[in-house]
Amino acid sequence: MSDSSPQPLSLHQRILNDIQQLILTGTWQPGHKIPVEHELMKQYNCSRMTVSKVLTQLAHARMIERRRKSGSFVSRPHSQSAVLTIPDIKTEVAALGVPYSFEVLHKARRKATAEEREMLGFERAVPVLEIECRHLAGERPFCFEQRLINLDAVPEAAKETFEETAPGAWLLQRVPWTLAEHRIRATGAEARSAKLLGIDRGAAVLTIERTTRSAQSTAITFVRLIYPGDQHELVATFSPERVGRPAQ
Amino acid sequence: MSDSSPQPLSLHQRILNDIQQLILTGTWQPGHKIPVEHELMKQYNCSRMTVSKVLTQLAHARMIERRRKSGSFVSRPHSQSAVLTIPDIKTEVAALGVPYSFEVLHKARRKATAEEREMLGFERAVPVLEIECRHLAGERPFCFEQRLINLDAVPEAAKETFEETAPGAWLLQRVPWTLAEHRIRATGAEARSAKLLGIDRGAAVLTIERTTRSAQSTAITFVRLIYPGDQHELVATFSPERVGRPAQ
DNA sequence: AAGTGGTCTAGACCACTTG
DNA sequence: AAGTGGTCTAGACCACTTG
Repeated sequence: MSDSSPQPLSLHQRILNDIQQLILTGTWQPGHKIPVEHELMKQYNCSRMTVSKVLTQLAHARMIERRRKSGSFVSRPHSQSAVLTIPDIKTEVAALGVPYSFEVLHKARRKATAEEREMLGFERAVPVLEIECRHLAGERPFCFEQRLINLDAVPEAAKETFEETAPGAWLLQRVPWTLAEHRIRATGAEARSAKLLGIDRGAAVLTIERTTRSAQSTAITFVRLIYPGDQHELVATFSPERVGRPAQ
Repeated sequence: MSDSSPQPLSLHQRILNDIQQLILTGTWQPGHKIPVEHELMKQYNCSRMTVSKVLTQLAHARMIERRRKSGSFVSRPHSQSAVLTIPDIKTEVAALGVPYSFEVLHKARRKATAEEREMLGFERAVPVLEIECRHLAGERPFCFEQRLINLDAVPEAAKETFEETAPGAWLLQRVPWTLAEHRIRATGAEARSAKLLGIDRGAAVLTIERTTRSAQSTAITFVRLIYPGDQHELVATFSPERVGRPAQ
């Protein structure tokens, strides 16, 4: 529970910590009425803005529910949810303490198929760049990447060799601040994936598919990342304690 | 981009939306200097508290970085990350529009093994309740659940039959506000899972393991959820647009 | 009618950091 | 020394909701 940072906590941080502690330890059960703002003002000898800031943050984090005229109440915890961060591949490999490398296996320019048009929401058969890559952790195949890039959205990609920078990282530099939808599932490796990952055909692989869109909701890229199932693990931590902590 | 809610946006919401829009569309690229607070005050004819609130929120969401004396700047986007919500099983099945049911296959009280003690951080061989359940979507096996409950932390579990409520939901009612760590991977189904899920041995299954701890960091429960790989999909959306929206 | 939260103002003092 | 952000105050007006 102690904080390694030397600086004293601000007043609203202290109030936030106090209330969170009471909720997380179960001292204040779901449904418990939080003292009204005026009581908290007296208790902490502070202004209303300060307690309001705290309660607003807790409400955003869904730990409390606020109702006019009635007051604020500890929420019923929403079901077992997780906040999962999927890091980029280079970061994942680096975390293993193994040298990272990648190779481009295939690169071709073509028109989007009908299926792709539907999946990515293209109005017409836009030109796309199809790329296949293999990412390696040391000598070992780490991930097989199949990617489609919308060349209408990112025409520079057509001339890029992707020798220096893998397509994912390259795109992130050029088209920042996209929205993404992920789909994660387990499948049996088909022939090509199995061969490239050095595993048996039909062996379990973890498949992550991501469609990335710009703020205007144009599909920028679709990528399928295929990981050998027994070597890869997504880890997610759900901790309500993070609420309102400054992002660093 | 339009909002279906009829009420007009508050001033700070409008400012937040404006700045986010500029960042998400790439009009303000990473590194771009945000107008200083006094400029924004003039621009929106508002007080410093109001603009400060907006910039603080954006900084918490890591869309901007604030530096004293220098100003605030659009962040370099962090790598392709996702916010993933894993719903509870009943909710998942309900979303399919199929009747949900579950059955308890096995229930036994015993002492934690050395391996379990290490995994869950028990100091000694605490008494645990071992439970196996099968969750069904209609007639079809949906998920096989293997669970361990720490009876030192939740002694009432020993007497519970889990006929009405599945163990996960039952625990959530009794021990709210836990912290959880998830591990997600693809594996080949071993004999028992395969049989219970009605799939071939070795077929790909999606395995989610979760260790749940109380605020005092005592392990409450460990659960392994095994889903037929081809029938289950985790979906995660990462959208910076959600920043600061009231939680509803 | 009254309690409670939602939002905003105008100002203050300070800390940090660059030059 | 000066610019910028970090935090806080005291007060205001209003909206919503319960009784």
